[in-house]
Amino acid sequence: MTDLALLPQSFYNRETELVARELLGAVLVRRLADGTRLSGRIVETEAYSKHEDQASHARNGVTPRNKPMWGEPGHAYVYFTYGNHWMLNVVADVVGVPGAVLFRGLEPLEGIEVIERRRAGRKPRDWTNGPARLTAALDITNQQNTVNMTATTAGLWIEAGTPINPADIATGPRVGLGESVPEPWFSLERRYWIRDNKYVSKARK
DNA sequence: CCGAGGATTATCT
DNA sequence: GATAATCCTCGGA
Repeated sequence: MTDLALLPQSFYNRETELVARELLGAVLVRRLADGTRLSGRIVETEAYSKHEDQASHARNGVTPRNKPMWGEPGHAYVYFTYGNHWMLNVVADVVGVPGAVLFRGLEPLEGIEVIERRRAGRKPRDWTNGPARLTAALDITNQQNTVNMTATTAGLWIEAGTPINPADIATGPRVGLGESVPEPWFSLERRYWIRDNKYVSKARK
């Protein structure tokens, strides 16, 4: 692919919910140190938007971990949770306003053999249908935190894909939020996915 | 297929 | 010291 397909910073420099919705159908690309290209079509995202969002890491202001959320749109925000898992976000909205889009599901496109090896013993549909599963599949860790995803230099970027018909986009409440997240934040429909795609993660009940 | 429970540690209070 | 934007295994239907 050429750099013409690379999503520019102007794509991310907008309302987080809009960025999350429009990322569906785009292609997340990871270039490994040996040059191997891994990629997947983005089929599920979540938006964590502005300081008042009580489900967002940004809710209590800046900390060492969440600082990237206030930074440059189009850069990565990667964090560690549950003692095992790396979660990949891309920063959205303007500098100074915290926003991030969590990647929750990918449909593998390139580098299938490598992805299969990295997810050994699992069924194909379990390779990348979850936020920590897709980072494990694409070898994304804190090494990628804060990297510029609007350039190919760091080995992690997003390319434009085929737009999704609005009728094929579904929304619902965000997954995995703690019981302490108050309404309306707990139930806001800021999870977006491509209807009927098998690489969408399991939702909360 | 589905639900329950454990794993495991950086981060924040 | 408690929690977490989760995953995996195991048991049962």
